[in-house]
Amino acid sequence: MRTRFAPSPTGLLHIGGLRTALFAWLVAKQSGAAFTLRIEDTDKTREMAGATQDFVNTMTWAGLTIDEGVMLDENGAITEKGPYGPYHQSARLGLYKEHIDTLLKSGHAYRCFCTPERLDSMRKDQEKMKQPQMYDRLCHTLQPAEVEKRVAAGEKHVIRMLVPREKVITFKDEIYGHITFRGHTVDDQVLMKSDGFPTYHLAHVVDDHFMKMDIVIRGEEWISSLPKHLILFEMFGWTPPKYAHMPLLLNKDRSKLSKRQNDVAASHYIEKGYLPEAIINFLALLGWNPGTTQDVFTLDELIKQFSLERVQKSGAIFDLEKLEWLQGQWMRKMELPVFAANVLTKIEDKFPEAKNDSFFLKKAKLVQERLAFFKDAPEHIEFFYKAPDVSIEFITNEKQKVTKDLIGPILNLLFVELSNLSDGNWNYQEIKHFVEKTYSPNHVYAEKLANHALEISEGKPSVAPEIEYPPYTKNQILWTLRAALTGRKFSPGAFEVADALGKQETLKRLKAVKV
RNA sequence: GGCCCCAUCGUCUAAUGGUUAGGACAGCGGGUUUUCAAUCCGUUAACGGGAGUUCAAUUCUCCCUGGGGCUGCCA
Repeated sequence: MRTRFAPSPTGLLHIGGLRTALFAWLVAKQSGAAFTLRIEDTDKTREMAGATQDFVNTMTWAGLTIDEGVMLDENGAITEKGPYGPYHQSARLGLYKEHIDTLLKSGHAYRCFCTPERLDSMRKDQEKMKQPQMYDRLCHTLQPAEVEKRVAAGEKHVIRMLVPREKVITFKDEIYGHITFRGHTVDDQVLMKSDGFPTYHLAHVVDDHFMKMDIVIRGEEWISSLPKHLILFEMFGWTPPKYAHMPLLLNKDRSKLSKRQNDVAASHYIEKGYLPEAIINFLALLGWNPGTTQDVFTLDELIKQFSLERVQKSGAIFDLEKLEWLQGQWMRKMELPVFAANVLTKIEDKFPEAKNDSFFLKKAKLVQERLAFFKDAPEHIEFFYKAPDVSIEFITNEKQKVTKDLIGPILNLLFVELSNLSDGNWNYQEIKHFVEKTYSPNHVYAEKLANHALEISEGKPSVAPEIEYPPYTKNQILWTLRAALTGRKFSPGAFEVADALGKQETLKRLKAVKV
């Protein structure tokens, strides 16, 4: 199914536009067809510089590869390629002119000289009289000779389509199903503006015909213009494509998603640090579901499972809560080396030593399950590279029952125990084992008991060990250790940190606490 | 005003002419745990209203209500 995404370069790529692009891209990829990007730059007054670049950049970021039309060249500059170009509508003016002439000749369109002022007052009158607001066809009554005269005189005018009023238009939308419109409720739409540019309606029909699109996927706001498009296809004698109108993305109050109430630029979310995987996953689930309980999807899985039949008819409120969760899922799903490389780019300026740190992967791993955005990496990683300034007040903790007077002795005890652990054995398990000796009555007692049992089995006379209770609890020891090593209220666990820090640095930090 | 569309937990949604109306996020409670996070378990919460069809309607039909889109020489 050949399809396309055809935004107008009037602003940054809208998040809803990205969703439409995603769904269209999925449909194209499912059938192995080319996905086209076409730029609808027919309104010169609203054009924004850089918009097209933003479209292409954002789609590339999201993984929506463009096969045809407007895309990036090897140097990252805008270019276009494909058999049905040009792909900027502003470069297709001749084609539109040619086809509007066809309609003029066949009587399916007529010139209209009405001024904006007249149209405005006409509409106001209609409103007052509670009439439908439609063009009254004043100019359709003009004699051919007069029309010719006024055109020859260079009088400004537009060209309107002559909608067959008696016609009943029924069509099947791929998402909404059958919809019927009556011709008399369809306005004589302007097809060609007085500046010689086509309106969306003409350009859409001509382009999607000549670009051989099998299906048009666009927002639901277009559904009421569809009769016009279908009539145009018929006037030209062309077979229309299939249509799939996407339910809208909504503000909290259920109105159409707007700038006023939300950040609608896709690039905003890129800047915030969302992963393309999370955004794609989130957008896919807004209006579509797989029919299973799966909720985390890669782009490849979406290609396999997506179908327009499972797209919702009602609009979906753009609520970021689930995006936050998906972001976390995708951050943690990332391969450790890839994750670490991303973290490194955020911290290498501040901590150049991280680049040559053989324990960097270990540190990154500790951060992975608690990092939501890479831009927050520095604060999560900082204490590894910058020895904290830890005071006794900081370590003191009521809940863990760590009182001021205990801290000095505990630190000394830890220092002594850990000093006994050799460099070669400095790893999580051994550290844990050594630290446990300082607080675990069970552990110490169990060892003695084992000894005792061994001696008995060997027939040696032996005295049963007495139960000993070390003076500190596990909480007191571990809180103190972790606080001393990190200088932070929250951090990865004490053993993990000691492991990632290495023996030398760990002992140094234990000594450095200002007791 | 006219035309068109839509309607299940707070949100995204599933399913069905007969179900304890399911899942996910959020919320709440708990487990795990040295803190935080992560994770696990449990739990609160929905068929907008009224007729009709039917033995039976959340499901089908109609009406109402509510919401939305369009109604530009914008797209």
